[in-house]
Order: sequence, then structure tokens, then C-alpha cells
Amino acid sequence: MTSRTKDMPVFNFDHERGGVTIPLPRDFHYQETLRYLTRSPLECLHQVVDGRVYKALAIGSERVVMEICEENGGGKSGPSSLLVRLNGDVAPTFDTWNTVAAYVTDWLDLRTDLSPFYERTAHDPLIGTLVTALRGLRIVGIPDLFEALCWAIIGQQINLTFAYTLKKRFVERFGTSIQTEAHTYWLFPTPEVIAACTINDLLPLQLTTQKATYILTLAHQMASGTLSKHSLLAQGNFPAIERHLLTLHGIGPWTTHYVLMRCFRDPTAFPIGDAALQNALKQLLHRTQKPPADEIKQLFAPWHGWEAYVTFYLWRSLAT
DNA sequence: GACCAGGGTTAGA
DNA sequence: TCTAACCATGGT
Repeated sequence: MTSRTKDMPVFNFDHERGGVTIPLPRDFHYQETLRYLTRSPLECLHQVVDGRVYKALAIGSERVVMEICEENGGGKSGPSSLLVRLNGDVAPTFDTWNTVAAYVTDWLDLRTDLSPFYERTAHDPLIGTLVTALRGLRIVGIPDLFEALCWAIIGQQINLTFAYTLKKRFVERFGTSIQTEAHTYWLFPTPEVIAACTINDLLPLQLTTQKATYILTLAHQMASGTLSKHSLLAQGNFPAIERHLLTLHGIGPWTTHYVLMRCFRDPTAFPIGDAALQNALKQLLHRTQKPPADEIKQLFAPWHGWEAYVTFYLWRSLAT
């Protein structure tokens, strides 16, 4: 049985293994995806064990843990798919599977046709080698808007290790979890829970007063319905979403483009002031100084339309 | 101990 | 519009 409606995820039931399979697009590199997902030992919102990805998901009032792994159809270079299974004894409904498949498809960006990106960049003198090495890596998203905004704010102006530490504290203090024999799977805190907090609840995590205030304000706006991913998408185009995000306190150009990239999947999202982006280019250009913003703009000109992917790949170039 | 970190706001020119 | 001061703390 296959669902194949325009905006619906595509998946097939695999009754033998008690899960569903999601067919993979032409360019998909599972191992590079796993490398990205395991980039920090402090990551608390998913886990990778023996090549399988585990992640808790809230579906309405229901909470599940997904297990994702790759299947190679027929071994050689046949069509592959992702096998997704859920924990628990109760058989999930069709709607649950549909939501899970939609989440995975969005999370791993399985719908984007990357061939124009590779045609444009694979032989580029500056990034061709990098792009070819990472070919099939897709931008891992942050589908939840509140999580994307909080993560971006937490990560402002601090190193990634500390950012992960802060996120872990935030999640383990205010989030909910699903316990199994082997692991504890955490869900990101909801805006409602954070909106009920005071600044004094957040400061002990070592968030700055500014960041704590930004997060509290956003939580209130999202809990009250003033701000939502749905309402932003209803603006109809990315520039309109960008303008709206920029009006929010604590959300500047960098955070706006970061969220456009990881949550809204704007392919032209371009956090040009990003320190890691600048460092990746500095390294690639064999410079002693980070290239200035106007030079970065010029460098990116040939890749217009794929700024988000180039940025994501440049970030990966810094991974050891 | 200096310098940097996947920035943003505010005040002042 | 542009710049400088400030936030504030872990990593290296």
C-alpha cells in the first residue's frame, strides 16, 4: 500500500518488520547523515546506536520513539529506503504513520532534488571537492519552530560545545522524556511550559539575562498563538517570513537566516555573518584572516539559489 | 590570561 | 545608515 498524494509523505507498510519504509531520493548519503547527527556527544534530542537513529516525537497527545535505519534494496546500487519503526505494543494508526513519515521526510529533507545543486557546484574550484565528498548529505532540519528559535538564540555568540551544554540543561530541566529499558528519550520543551516560567527559572542554566528574556518572550507569543510556524508559512513567501522574524526581539539577521534554513527550508537562506561560515571560507582560501562580508557575497554569487546548502556543507568542512 | 565563540540590542554620531 | 559599548561565560 502506497500513499501518493501531492503534499503527503510517500511510504510503504512493511508488515513483516512492523514498520514503514520511505523510499530515498537519488542523492542521499546515510553515513554522512549519521556523522552529522553524532557531531556532538552532548546532543540530547536524538541518538545513534549501531547505525540506527532514535528520536522521540510528540504526535498530538501521543508520544512515540522512532527507530530509523537504512535499507539497501537488493544490495548493490538498487533503490534504498529508510525503515522506520515505533516503540510500544499498540499498533500505530495510519494517521500516526503518516505523521511520522512526514516528519522524517521533512527532517532529512528527502524531497529536495539536489541535482541542480551538484551541477552548479561539483566542479567549482573552491568548493567542488568538498561538495563531491559530502554528496548526498542533506540539510538536517529543525521542524519545530520553537526549538529552532531557542537553539539559534542559545547558540548566539558562544562556542558550539557550550551551546549543546545549555540546550541539554534546558531540555532536561523543562522537557519531557520517554523512558525505555535502554535509554531516556527527551522531547524539546513546549512554549506553554516555558511561558509558565520566570527569568529566575532560566538563569541558573547559565543563559544570559538577554537570551532568557528572548526565549521567554517567544514562548509567550507561541503559547498564545501570536506566533506559529503555520502563521508564518501563511505569509506565503520567504522574504515575508524573514521580515516578520526580524521584528522579534533577539532575532537578528543571523538567527533569521538560520531559522529559515533549518526550519522553513529556504534554499537561499544565508547567515552571512556566521563565524563558522567565515572560518570555513578562511580555511578553504588559505587565508590568515576571515573574509569580509562583501567578499563572501561575491564568492556565493555563482551558487545563488543554493546558499543554504553551500553554507551547510561549509559548516561540515570544519568537522574533524 | 587573552582571544574567540554558528550575535543582538542600544545609544550616539 | 554606521560604529562602539555592552551582554557574559565556556573552550582553547
